[in-house]
Amino acid sequence: MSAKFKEYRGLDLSQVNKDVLKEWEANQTFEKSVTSRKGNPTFVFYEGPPSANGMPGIHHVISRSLKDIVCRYKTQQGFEVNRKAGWDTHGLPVELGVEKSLGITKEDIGKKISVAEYNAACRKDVMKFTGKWKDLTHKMGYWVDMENPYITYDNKYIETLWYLLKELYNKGFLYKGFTIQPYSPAAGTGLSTHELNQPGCYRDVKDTTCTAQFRVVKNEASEFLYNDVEGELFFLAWTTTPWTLPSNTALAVGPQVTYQKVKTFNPYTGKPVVVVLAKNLVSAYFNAKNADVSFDDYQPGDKKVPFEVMEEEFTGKDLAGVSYEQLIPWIKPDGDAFKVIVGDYVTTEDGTGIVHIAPTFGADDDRVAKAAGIAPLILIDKDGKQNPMVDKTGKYFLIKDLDADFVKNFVNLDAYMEYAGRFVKNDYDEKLTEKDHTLDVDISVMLKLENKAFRVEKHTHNYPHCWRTDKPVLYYPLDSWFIKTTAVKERMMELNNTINWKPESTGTGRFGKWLENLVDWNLSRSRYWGTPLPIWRTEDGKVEKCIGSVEELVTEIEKAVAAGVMDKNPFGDFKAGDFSKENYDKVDLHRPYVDDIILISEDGEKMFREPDLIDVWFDSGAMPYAQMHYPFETEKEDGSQLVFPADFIAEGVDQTRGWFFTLHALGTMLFDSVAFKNIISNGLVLDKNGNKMSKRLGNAVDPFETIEKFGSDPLRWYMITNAQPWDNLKFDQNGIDEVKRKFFGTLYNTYSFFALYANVDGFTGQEEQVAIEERPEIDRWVISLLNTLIKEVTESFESYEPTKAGRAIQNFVTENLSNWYVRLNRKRFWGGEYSKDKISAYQTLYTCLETVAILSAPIAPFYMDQLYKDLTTVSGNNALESVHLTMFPKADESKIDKALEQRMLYAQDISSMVLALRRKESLKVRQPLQKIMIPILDKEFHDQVEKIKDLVLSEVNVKEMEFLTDTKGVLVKKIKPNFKALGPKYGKMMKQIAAFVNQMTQEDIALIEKDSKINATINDETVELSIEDVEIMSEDIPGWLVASEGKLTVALDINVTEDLKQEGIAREFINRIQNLRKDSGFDVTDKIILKIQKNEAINDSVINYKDYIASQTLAEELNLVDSCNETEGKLVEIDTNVETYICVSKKA
RNA sequence: AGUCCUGUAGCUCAGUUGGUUAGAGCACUACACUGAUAAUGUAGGGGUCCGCAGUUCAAAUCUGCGCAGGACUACCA
Repeated sequence: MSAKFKEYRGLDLSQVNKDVLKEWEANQTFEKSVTSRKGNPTFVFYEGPPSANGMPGIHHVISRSLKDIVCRYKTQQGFEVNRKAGWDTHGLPVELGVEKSLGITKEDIGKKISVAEYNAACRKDVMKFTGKWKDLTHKMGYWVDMENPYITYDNKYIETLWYLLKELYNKGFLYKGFTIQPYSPAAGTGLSTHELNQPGCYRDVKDTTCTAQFRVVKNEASEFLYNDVEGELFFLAWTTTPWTLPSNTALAVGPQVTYQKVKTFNPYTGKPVVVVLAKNLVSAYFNAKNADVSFDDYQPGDKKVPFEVMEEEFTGKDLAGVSYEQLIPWIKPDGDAFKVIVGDYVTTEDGTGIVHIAPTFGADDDRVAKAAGIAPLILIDKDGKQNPMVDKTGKYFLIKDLDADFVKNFVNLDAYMEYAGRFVKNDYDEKLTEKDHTLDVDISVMLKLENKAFRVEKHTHNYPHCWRTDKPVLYYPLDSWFIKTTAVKERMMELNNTINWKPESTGTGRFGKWLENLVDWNLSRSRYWGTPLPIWRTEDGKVEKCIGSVEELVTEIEKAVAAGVMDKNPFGDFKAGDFSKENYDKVDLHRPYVDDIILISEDGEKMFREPDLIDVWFDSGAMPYAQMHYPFETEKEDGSQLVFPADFIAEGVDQTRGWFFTLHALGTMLFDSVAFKNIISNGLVLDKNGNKMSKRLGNAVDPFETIEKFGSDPLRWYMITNAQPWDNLKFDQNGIDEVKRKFFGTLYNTYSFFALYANVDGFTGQEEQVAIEERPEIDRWVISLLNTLIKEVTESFESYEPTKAGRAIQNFVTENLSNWYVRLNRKRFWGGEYSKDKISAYQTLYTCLETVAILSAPIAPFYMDQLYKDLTTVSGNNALESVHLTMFPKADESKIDKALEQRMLYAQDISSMVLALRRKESLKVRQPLQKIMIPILDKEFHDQVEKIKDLVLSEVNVKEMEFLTDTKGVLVKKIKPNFKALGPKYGKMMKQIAAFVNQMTQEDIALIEKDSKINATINDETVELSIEDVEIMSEDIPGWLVASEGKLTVALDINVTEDLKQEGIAREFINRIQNLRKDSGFDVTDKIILKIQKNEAINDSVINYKDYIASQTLAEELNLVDSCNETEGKLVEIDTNVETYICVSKKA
């Protein structure tokens, strides 16, 4: 144990960061922080797995800081907090990264490169940035077990996923369905809604849109429409995707919408037509200015097209059932089609009020078509499978890829050939650029020529794009496996209400609304690198089997081998019940190995694996179970069990529909429980101008550089205290710098001050504690505040509000501890005897510093650990190896003295006012003054101020304080209505009462003070105002220099007597001498010999205050001399035009 | 398009149950202090509390309608 407190020559937080890291590593502090809590209650934390194939950014620092703060805090509260790191390893980002680096596309997988090789590449690639992640985690001081992480591609991890899938399957939550889904031809996979909801997916794009004319078939059903119509009658329908028009099989109308016929000409062909559209939208298609244009004068090509709205009106219901001719007769649908149907979602907000229906390319379309018995436009491919008109690469089917019989019976080859093989979006064809005509344009032009297009124009609309390939998404019919989350929707909402969300609005609003509009979770992904769906099916799909463990799979394979379906069992070496790594290394549950496994049904039919992978969000949402290899290695004899649910998780708000959702869904469906009880969802990190950070814009902040430059502590402190974590953070390096100077600099200075003098006096912290009641007022004050602080910080951390905790600590350190306590007590520390009072001061300051270190440790783990150790290794109190092993202090209510805190506020205010008065009169603080006077409002106030009298006097350098009780009326008073008291009583009369009070004279005030009431006449009514209804304060004391603020008024005697003048001069001397000492490089404790050259203006002062000067400057001798040797002496200015020489020499 | 969040000094943020002089830090200006000194103190300037309307004796605060920014949701053609 060293006897001296360590003194530093500067504060380098970046270096502290490095030093403390080394110690943690050497001492295994993190491990100890967990093991030392063994046997205590646990606090369960789940780490959301990042994907290690991307670089960590500054935004990762904020969510990881939040996690770390809570976990460290809970550890300090005595909980055992295990923290297992994890890696998200599957999924599209990895695959696309590999495709890019190998220079291949999805089409090439299985051809140019085997699936096995491809997946091996993914496995390798996904972990490429783990080094960087570990490094950042380490440097930023995020304590999490990186040595034993869970990895989602691990066989054991996958085995748990299979187990869970089987559980869901057995509960009937897993089903196969066909729906229209977002599909990315470029990525070759369907996209889940969460993927589609990645930021930036919806973008404004300008597309060619087309309002097409659908010719009404004249028959019995449509006869009523043909009333008064000569020639051709059309329905108008608008689409933003003209490429879906060949797949049209119906038109939808709103059942309540009113429609009208309009007689006009087709603007492109000039042919006379009658068109049907919603009444509300007539004006959108026909300019009222053209209403008078003559039909007779119209020539094809004229810009102004005449029109006439026919009076007859129809509702959507009337139109339902009317047939129309196929718009683009390339391919015949197999079944009923080309009829008007009703759709409840049809509105007249845009388009024509008649909606083109292509059931193969729209979810709503599919739904209403099915309901009306309308067939979709289906193609049969050469494998005999049903398809929409567009293949999976995003182009119209080539004839060669279709079934020959189908082509013969359903396809109009002459018309279709020209368009077969065309990509529906230019983005899908690498050979096409933006300049090339899109299919939309070509089809629109074709329709124009055929008198089938009524209007063609560019239109900007919002369209979803694939989050990885940036290319537009297609809505496409896909076979998929779903989890029936809708079945537990109500329960999920109920359970969600029990979760403590920070901020609350994310839980009730964003997450709650999402749950209200829940759809089934689409689990399928048609890719390669991911968790395979463990379902095997017979070819006809009638028998299926869901596999829930490796053991079960091995057993099933044995059956297949026995039946001769498989040659041998590829997983034959696997030993059931052996959970060693070696055993699990014998199998690989990924593709292509599982694809090669053929099982056999009870009836002896072959069963093949459903080729899909599962959504990666299932991987991460299942981490509570899979990280422990549930249930295989939990709930065993050794007592290990599932750690569930979490007490706490934290991630970015962008995870709301991702991880937060999948955790919650699985927790609800599998265990009928929440998966987490408390959650902080943090906002985004933006650049200092509020823009999103991106590599492209070059405004991304590198976390490594930032930590290297500033150290992690100020970075963490800044991120946490600058704004609430759920608000977006406008990241500004100047903010870190400010935190460093303001908070860490001040704290460091305070410690340095303490260490300097403690070492001089030999204070070690081992001294017997001075009883709190024996300590001076100011010590008890700061200790009171300290305990208030402990309370506040604890409450803030407990309610997951680290921002409040950090701000409270910072305020205490900079305002109360440094700026008031230390500043006012400097004299107690330097000079003078090593008395009880001095020890009390040291002990008080020591306690504050140590407590601040412990309170702040969760947020600033590095510097606080150093500070803590610098203090405790000397004192031996509470001397644990690290601050992170300590217990959080408990507030001692008995030490909290609110009255004391209040009167210290008075002291601060009075001092500040006196200093302001001095400034006004240009009276230096070094010049002592005789008296201040304070009018007394009540006894309590008097008692309070009396107690801090000395403090104030020394702070402002004044000799005495006089209390004025106003009996003689020397005070000028001010009176104000007390609105809070008057409001409820008088309501509407407030304005008049306020006016009455404001015009009260000094006599009136005296009266109300005497009688405690006064009568006011308001609107001929007499109102009795009591003393409680007003606030009275003194404002002025005639003849004195007065300052007044709120309730306080202070008067200052500015008369400088000869005596005061002399004392002032003495203090000037002390100041000059101290400066000389310092300039000469003397030690604080060095004794000196002083000579001062005589000067009329100062002689008396030096003689009268000789002892005072000597004691303050540690002068053994002090003499006035006739002349100081000029080389030895220094010329100093004592007062305006008063100069003399001083000689300072060290005593031998 | 809908939902949610945010909007207070040049910048970053506080602002309790509505109560009458709207605060702090940074930055700026001036002054002071000088044994915590790459600190510190005091004072000053700087505000349409996004706008409008309403409720109320009283609105930064509550309500409604807008505006701006952000996030999220969404294939309405």
